[in-house]
Amino acid sequence: MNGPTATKPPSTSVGDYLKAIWEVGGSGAASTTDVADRLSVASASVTNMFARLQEMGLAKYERYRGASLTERGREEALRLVRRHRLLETFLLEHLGYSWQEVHEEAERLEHAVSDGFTERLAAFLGHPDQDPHGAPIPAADGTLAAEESFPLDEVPVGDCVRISRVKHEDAAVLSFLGERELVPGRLVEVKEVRALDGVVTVEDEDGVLHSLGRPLVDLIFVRGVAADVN
Amino acid sequence: MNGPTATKPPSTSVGDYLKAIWEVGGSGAASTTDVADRLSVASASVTNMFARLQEMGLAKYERYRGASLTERGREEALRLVRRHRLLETFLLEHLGYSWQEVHEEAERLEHAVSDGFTERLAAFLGHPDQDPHGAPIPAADGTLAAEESFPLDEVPVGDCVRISRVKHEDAAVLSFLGERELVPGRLVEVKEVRALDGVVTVEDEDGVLHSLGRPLVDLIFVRGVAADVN
DNA sequence: TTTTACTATTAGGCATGGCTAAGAGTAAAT
DNA sequence: ATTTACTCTTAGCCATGCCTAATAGTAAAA
Ligand SMILES: [Mn+2]
Ligand SMILES: [Mn+2]
Ligand SMILES: [Mn+2]
Ligand SMILES: [Mn+2]
Repeated sequence: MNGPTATKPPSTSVGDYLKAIWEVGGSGAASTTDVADRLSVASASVTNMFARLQEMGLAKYERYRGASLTERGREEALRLVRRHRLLETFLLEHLGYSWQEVHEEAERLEHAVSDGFTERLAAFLGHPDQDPHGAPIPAADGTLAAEESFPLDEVPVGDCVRISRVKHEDAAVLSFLGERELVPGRLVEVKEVRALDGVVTVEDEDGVLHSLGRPLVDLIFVRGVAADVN
Repeated sequence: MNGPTATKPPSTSVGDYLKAIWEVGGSGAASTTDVADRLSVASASVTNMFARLQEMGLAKYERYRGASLTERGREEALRLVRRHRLLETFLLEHLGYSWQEVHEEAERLEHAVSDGFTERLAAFLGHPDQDPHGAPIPAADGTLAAEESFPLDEVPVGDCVRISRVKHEDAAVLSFLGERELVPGRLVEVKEVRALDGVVTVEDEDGVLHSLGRPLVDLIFVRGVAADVN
């Protein structure tokens, strides 16, 4: 089945660097410092890995300019992201994990499961297209649905929106939002966006008001809804 | 929760060596060569690891005499065996893996799952005490039920026995036995045990005869049953 | 244009876990 | 008691990834 280009899966480290470059770099290049911060490693380690990824054909690296993924690098990154998000879905929906516990476990398991496992798990889950945080799950062929959500602080006051995604990974943040049911799928009406300190106040479906500081607001993404639901 | 003796989980390599010593050594010591063969590594690598396991307090090692597990080493080994067997059960019963595919996947996953995952999976599976090959699953507290099965070739001719375990890991062997339904739980009557070449002939529940050469016979373990069922 | 403040790279180490080749130990056969 | 056939260890090497400390590059401010 594998021709002369038989490709062994990247190591845990290499995989996590690819994901970090993908997450941090957006369309352009990822800087040494940003990747170092995200992975909690020394920046010298990142410089070293950037050079190695270049040699492996997974990234393009220019000294002092950062690294960006090649097509192969992007494919590997998305394969891991697919696994990660499917695993989080499984842990939450079938093993009774809480919203804030799933990430750490998925971060390790994503490197240990095979393609076969991944696709059987996807079937077991009914081929979901979103994970528990509202993040889109890349398809098996590497396609990633474009996101049409936008940041909560860009919503005009008075508009009613549906929370579509909460950028996660911090357990304390997830606990806080989870307890208040500010989770994907929830409808909220934006009552105030205060320019001064960035605090956004929303009213949820039960009429409860929530005032959220900038660090929280930045994690919440929403989609417009046709009509006001309150 | 973790006192001053906070113990980090063993690496994949260390864990696999501990399992190998446990499997190969029985009650006594495991030899360099036996472990090397089982793990497909050079014997020099094993000598090196034996010394490291000794330093880590996981094994007792005497040069030229082999290694045996300490209490802590045995605990780590059994923790991995528990995970391995629970994972195989999950893969087979819920993800549609075949009998011969589960081992390889479990061999990797056993090192990536947490204790929390393991216990939630056990609950999800209904706390099974056997894996798909009939091997006993160690309890969460490290207890391992004594096996009361014995080798197929020790059965007196004419006796009816239940297959209780098939020592696995070779996909071709498992395919062969799986196709003939010579799997744990199956009843067979021993029709002939030929001393000359070790071939054993059994009749299964459907009256079909199977003649098995020594390499296969050695993998099959059975338990007595009260009465003849044919 | 020169400082200055970051940011990034280089240099040198360390731990883990593999390998091969060479030599030493063990134990059975002679 | 030797020889012989293995088995096991030692020595030396390599790749992967991480670290710190020192140095160099970049770009904004002065
Ligand atoms: Mn996550
Ligand atoms: Mn990861
Ligand atoms: Mn197995
Ligand atoms: Mn393993």
